Amino acid sequence: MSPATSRPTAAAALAGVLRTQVLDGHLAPGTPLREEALATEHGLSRHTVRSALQQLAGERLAEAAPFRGVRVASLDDDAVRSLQDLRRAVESEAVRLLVARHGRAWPEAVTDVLAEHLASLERSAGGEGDRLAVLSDHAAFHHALVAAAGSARLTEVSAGLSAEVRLFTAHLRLHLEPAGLVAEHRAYLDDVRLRGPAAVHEHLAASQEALLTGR
Amino acid sequence: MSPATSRPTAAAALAGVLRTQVLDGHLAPGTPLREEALATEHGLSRHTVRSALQQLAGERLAEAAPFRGVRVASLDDDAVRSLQDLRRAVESEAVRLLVARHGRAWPEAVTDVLAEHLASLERSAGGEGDRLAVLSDHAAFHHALVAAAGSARLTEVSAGLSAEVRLFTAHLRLHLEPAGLVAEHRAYLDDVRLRGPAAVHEHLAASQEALLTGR
DNA sequence: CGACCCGGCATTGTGTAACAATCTGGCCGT
DNA sequence: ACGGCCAGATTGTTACACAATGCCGGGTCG
Repeated sequence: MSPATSRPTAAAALAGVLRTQVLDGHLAPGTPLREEALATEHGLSRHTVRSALQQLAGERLAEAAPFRGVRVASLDDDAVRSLQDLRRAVESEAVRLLVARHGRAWPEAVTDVLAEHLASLERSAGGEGDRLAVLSDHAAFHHALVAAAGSARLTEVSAGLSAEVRLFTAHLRLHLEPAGLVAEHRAYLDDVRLRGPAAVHEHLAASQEALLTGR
Repeated sequence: MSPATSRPTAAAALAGVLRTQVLDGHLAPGTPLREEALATEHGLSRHTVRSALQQLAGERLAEAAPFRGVRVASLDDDAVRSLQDLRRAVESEAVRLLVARHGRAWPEAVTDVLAEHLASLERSAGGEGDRLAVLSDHAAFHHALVAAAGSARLTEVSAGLSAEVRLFTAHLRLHLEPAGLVAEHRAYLDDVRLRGPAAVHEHLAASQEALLTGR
């Protein structure tokens, strides 16, 4: 999903740039995405803009209401809890599959990718305060963990959930502490291999606490 | 989602009728949904038809490929396995929540709805061979089980999954035995209260077997 | 003073017509 | 038989127009 532009169709390309804008926190939750404005701004017709917005809404990065337009998605407390329910379902099932398949000794191919994600997260956390990179790496780590289970549908849902988390965390009032985040996830990766789904439950419970209090 | 028509917008209404057509098996998987044809058939413009098709594709009841149009969704063996992974994730987490909250004695409000779904399933199975009603009731039962957990996102994903299962089962070569289906799900409801997620695993494993061999 | 109604403006939903971009299937020559 | 190529079919996109709905403010009435 990296190249936000240069997609086969103009609508998909626009969806790409809007997606990165949203995920980078350049648009606050609740911000209306006006068709006319986007059309003139990007030199497209309203129809293509509408198509792109419908895509975004489908990914839950925006909310569409009939005759009231599309806005950047925003989550209230209940939505966050419910989101965490789904994250728990997906991630714990992925981990369960991994443990069922490999026991505690996961293949190097798997642990290497995950370790690389952690390293990248640590670099971002260590560098000058690039909060966005930290959040992106954090989301990518969780997504990679699920992807390691090798189930296309689990992976796809996880991609969407990671994006939602990234969007939400980008607008937290109390920012997550990068150093703490790195430490937690290093421990998490070890823990999850040893204890499986139970570790997922604990991690996401702590995560939920942080998300709800820091908003 | 019952009233397929009479939605605020024409696009949503068309999406509704297409959805019921697809779910009732009136359109074989792989069938192309041509914009022009649908436009003239329903007296709409191509734009609104496109919007409706994009909705359907978002629900995974259809597949869209750039410049190649939208077709009724079809699942190969890998897609079925992957779909079952996700069903397992969602349904077992829902059951885990239910058991964590209520133990083995679920509230009457919950057991009543589920029992009513089973009763409806049994009626459909007992009646003259209305295969579609059986499949619809079957999907509705699983959806209701997840919905009982009270998590909006789990419920929503489950709705989509149930629809996909309904679509897939509608086109099975070897049809599911209605009587067996009823018995299995009666036992399942009891089992899931006693043993929780483990019962979900077993049920969906058996289900997967049936789906893969019966296609 | 507040609640309500009403009207105008902004915005979205839909239609028509046309053209460009891409895919598809069949014909052709080698 | 094989690949290339052309013509038709289909989708992607645009421009313009109008209808339908939501939003916001002023005015009126209690």
